[in-house]
Amino acid sequence: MTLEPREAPLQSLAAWPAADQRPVEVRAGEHVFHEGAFCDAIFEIVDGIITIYKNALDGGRQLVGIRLAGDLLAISGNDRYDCSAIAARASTVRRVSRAKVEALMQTDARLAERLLGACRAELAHTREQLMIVGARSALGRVAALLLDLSNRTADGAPAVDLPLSRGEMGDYLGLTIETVSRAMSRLKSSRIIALPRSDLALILDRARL
Amino acid sequence: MTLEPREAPLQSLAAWPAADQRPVEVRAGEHVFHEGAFCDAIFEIVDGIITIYKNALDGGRQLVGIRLAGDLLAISGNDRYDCSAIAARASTVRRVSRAKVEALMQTDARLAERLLGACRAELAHTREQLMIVGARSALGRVAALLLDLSNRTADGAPAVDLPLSRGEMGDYLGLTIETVSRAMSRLKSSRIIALPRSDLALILDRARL
DNA sequence: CGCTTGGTTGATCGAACTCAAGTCCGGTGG
DNA sequence: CCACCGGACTTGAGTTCGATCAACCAAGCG
Repeated sequence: MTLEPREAPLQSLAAWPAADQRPVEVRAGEHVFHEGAFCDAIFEIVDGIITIYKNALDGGRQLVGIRLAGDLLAISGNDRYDCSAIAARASTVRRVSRAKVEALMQTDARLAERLLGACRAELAHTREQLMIVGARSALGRVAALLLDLSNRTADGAPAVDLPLSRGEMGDYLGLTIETVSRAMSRLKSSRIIALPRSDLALILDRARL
Repeated sequence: MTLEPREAPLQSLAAWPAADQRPVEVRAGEHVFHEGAFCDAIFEIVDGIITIYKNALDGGRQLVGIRLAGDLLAISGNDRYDCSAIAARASTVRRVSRAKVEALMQTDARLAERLLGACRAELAHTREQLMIVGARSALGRVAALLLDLSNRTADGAPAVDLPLSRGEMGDYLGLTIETVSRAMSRLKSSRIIALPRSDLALILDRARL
C-alpha cells in the first residue's frame, strides 16, 4: 500500500555484528515472542508472515499488524514486548540482541535511520488499519483487507493466499467469525472474488472490491 | 497511557539549527498542514492540542491521533503529508525544515533517536486507538477515550477538559455524533461522569469507567 | 429577534452479534 | 478402504445495538 518512504539506509540487519549467525525457524502457529515478556531482542523477518496482536482486557484479541519478509518486529524500545507475535505460517526470523542494537545506535546514524524507517512504515500500516476498522461496513472492511493482502503478499496478482483464518481476520477487522464468513460469501456470490479453497481467494473484479 | 520508552535523547528540537527562531501560533480549527500537500517541514508542538486525521474515500474522516505539547508532527518522512493536522484549540508549534532535519540526521545519531522515540510513541498510541476502535461497544469506546484523555491531558485528575467536539470524538472512535452523545448521557445518568458543560467532564467513578 | 451551530433526545430500520445447526475436509484408526 | 472424528468454515434465525432521520434545545451573534 504505502511504499518505503525513501531509499533504505540498510538492506538487512544481517550485515550488522549484532545479528545472530543463524536465522531461527518458527512453525505456523508458534509464537516469536509474548506480550509482557522481557524484551531482550528484536527480530527481522527473513521469510514468512508474522501477525502481531495484543490481548484486550475482555479476553478478546486485536491483531495490530501483519508483517512480511524484510519487516522488523519489536521496535517499540520498551523493556517488555508490548505485543505478541505469532507465525501465520512457517517462517524464519533473524534474532538481533537488543542491547547490541541500542549500543550501536548511539554511534551509527544509519542504524537509527533503519529503525526509523521500519517504525514509519509500521505506523503508516497501523493508520491504514485504523482507517479500515474505524469507518466502514463489514463488507468494506473485508474487501479492504483482501485488497491489502493482495497488494502486499501477491504484488497485486489476482490469486491471494490467505494467511489468516476467518477468526484472525475478524480479530484484525473488529468483526466476528460469522460476519467475516458472510462477507466473503457475499463477495463470492457477487462474482467479485472466487474461493476455490477457504484459504485461497481469486480477485475477479478488482475495481468493485 | 504509554510513557516515553527511555530517556529522551533531546528535550526539544529548539536547540537544533534546523529550527526556525519563532514558534508559530495557530488558532483553534486552523490547519497546521494538509494531507497531500508538499511536506517541506515537520513540527513540534510547543503548547496546545493538535488532532491528526485522514480523509476516507467515502467522504468521512478518521482521526488517527491526538497530539500534545512535546509531540512531533509529520515524521512520516514522505514527500507529501500523509495526514492533515488541525488545532483542536489555540496552539503554538515550532516549524522545522525537513531538508535540514534529514541532512542533520545523516550525521547525528541523537536526532535520529529523537525521531525514532517520537515515532515509537506515536505507534504505541495508534495501536492503543486501534484496540479501542476495533473491539468494544460504543459505551466502552467512549469511556476508553475519556480515560485516555484524562491520563494524557489532565494527568489523571478527575476534571477533563474535552478538546474534541462530539463529532470529532465520533471520528476518532468510528461512531456517529448521536451515538457518542448518547454514550455520554448514559455515563452521566449512571453517575460515572458529570458534565457541567458539554466540553468538560468530571470523572466520578474511575474504576467503572 | 431570527439565524446558526453544537448538542441532546426520540423513533425507526438495518446491520452485525449471538446462538445454533449444519457442511466440508483432512486425519486417524479400525 | 471406510467409518469416525475434530476443527474450520458456512448458513440460518432471532435479538441487540448503532446508524439514520428528525425534532428539539441552548448558546452565541449579527
